[in-house]
Amino acid sequence: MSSDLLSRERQDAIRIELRQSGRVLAGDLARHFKVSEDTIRRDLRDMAAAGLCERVYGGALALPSEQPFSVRTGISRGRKQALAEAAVTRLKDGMTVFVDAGSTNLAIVQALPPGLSLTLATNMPAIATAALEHPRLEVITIGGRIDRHVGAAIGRQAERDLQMLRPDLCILGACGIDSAAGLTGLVYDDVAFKTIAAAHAAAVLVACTTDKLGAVHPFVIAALNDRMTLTLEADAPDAVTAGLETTGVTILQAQPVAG
Amino acid sequence: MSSDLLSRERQDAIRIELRQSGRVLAGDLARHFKVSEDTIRRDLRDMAAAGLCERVYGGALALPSEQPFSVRTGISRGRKQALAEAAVTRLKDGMTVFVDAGSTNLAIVQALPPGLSLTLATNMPAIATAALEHPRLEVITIGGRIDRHVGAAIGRQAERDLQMLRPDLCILGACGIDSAAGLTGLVYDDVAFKTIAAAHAAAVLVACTTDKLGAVHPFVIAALNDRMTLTLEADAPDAVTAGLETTGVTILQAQPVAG
DNA sequence: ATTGTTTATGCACGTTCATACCGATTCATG
DNA sequence: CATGAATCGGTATGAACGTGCATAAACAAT
Repeated sequence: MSSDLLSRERQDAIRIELRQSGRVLAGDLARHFKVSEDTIRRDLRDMAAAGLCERVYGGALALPSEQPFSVRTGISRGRKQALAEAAVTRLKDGMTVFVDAGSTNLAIVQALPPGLSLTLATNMPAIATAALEHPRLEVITIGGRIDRHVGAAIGRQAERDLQMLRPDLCILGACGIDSAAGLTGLVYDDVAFKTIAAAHAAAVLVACTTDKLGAVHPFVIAALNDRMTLTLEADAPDAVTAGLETTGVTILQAQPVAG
Repeated sequence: MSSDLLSRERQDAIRIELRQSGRVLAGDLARHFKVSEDTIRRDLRDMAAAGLCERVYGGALALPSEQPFSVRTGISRGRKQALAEAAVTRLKDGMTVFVDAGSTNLAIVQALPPGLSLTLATNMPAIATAALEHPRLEVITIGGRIDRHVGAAIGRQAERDLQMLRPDLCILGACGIDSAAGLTGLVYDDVAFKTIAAAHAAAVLVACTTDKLGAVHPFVIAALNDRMTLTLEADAPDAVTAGLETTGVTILQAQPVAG
């Protein structure tokens, strides 16, 4: 890298590095960009103030929401559990299902009734591991380089593997949902992968916590349509669900959860 | 000498370990992260103050609300841990390593020092999941149909993916070891996969609990040779290790484990 | 072209932080 | 209650930090 980068360019580069490895060290960056550590510290301070990273002693970390360890089970487990139980009603014996990455989808797999027989394909190792604890699932993994933010394989190899599947149902993971913008995502490669997954499946199911309702992210995965089922929490506002229903999607609302 | 993890990252790693096994010991953590016990105690004190764990004499416990996950591999963990720590000495920064299925190999991945940077490929989802909890591993999965006995992908698709790898080291999983018969396995498809994996790698490492020494299974994976390192437990009989050494393999013996 | 203003950067200074070590104290256990 | 391990508090040290200031470049207005 040449030393004459604009400060904005340098900060963008730091953001990319943060996305990729989840952490940066002030000393490393100073050496890499051939500027003083003071400058890097100022960059990191500004970025933290703008909410783009978390400043820590020695460098900075990616925000928890974008961090490598995207399996944040336990945070809102009760809610996800209720959502999962509702989503499970859509699954029938003998189906072939593709399960996309996401902690909600992990909860869904963990909530599968022991009697159900499915062929389950996934690109997320944590989901595959959970599926193997179920007695009657045939498990297929989609391989490739694992993206640490997503916790799943989403590269070219993964897309190629995905071409071989024509699942009866695709269970899509965390993204923004908006009646106008449709399903949207934050990470370009991840969105590209999800798009293919959704297009190949006969039907699509999205289990979605309330905080994602109305969110619009930079990249479009798919428009809402009548091949799609949304599973929402019990506390989803009626106004929003009504708006969503105009697009033709089926809405499946979870039971309220105590606590 | 401190590990090059930021203190915040270390605390995050401790939280993950807490979620998984429900408890952590100060001494273990100090050894694992290569910092003094004082530092670990400070971490635990801070985390307890922040309400992230419960501090107890000797270590810390997960909060009751976050406790329940599947119970760990319990009994033989001490032995496998020792074996893993010995095997880890063979890994150097920047290597590309293929890790075969097996609970011993899972332990090896969990024992990787946080400072080590590797590219790690595996066909076992549980190993991929464990690898993602390490901050500096580039993880690649080999996809395909998962064999429930093995817990990993071993079919045609997996073999095809494997062709694309020429790792510096292949860490082979559970099998029989005999100085005359070499490495042997029980499941035909699994053996076929292991054979390819071993043949593609510049070197092979097998971490092997004492009960597998002298065992001969129906299918041959590979003969013992000078490209191969065996990691044995401290209690491996001298007679057996001497016999193995005549084949040219390098023997690496683990430290005895207390208890 | 000149002047003043903003911005980015580096340097010097004192401060804070993370850590290891040491001694005193507390704890679990026989 | 005796003993060794775990813990706490204090201290020392070096690295990382923030601030203030000076310099230099970019920019705007004259």
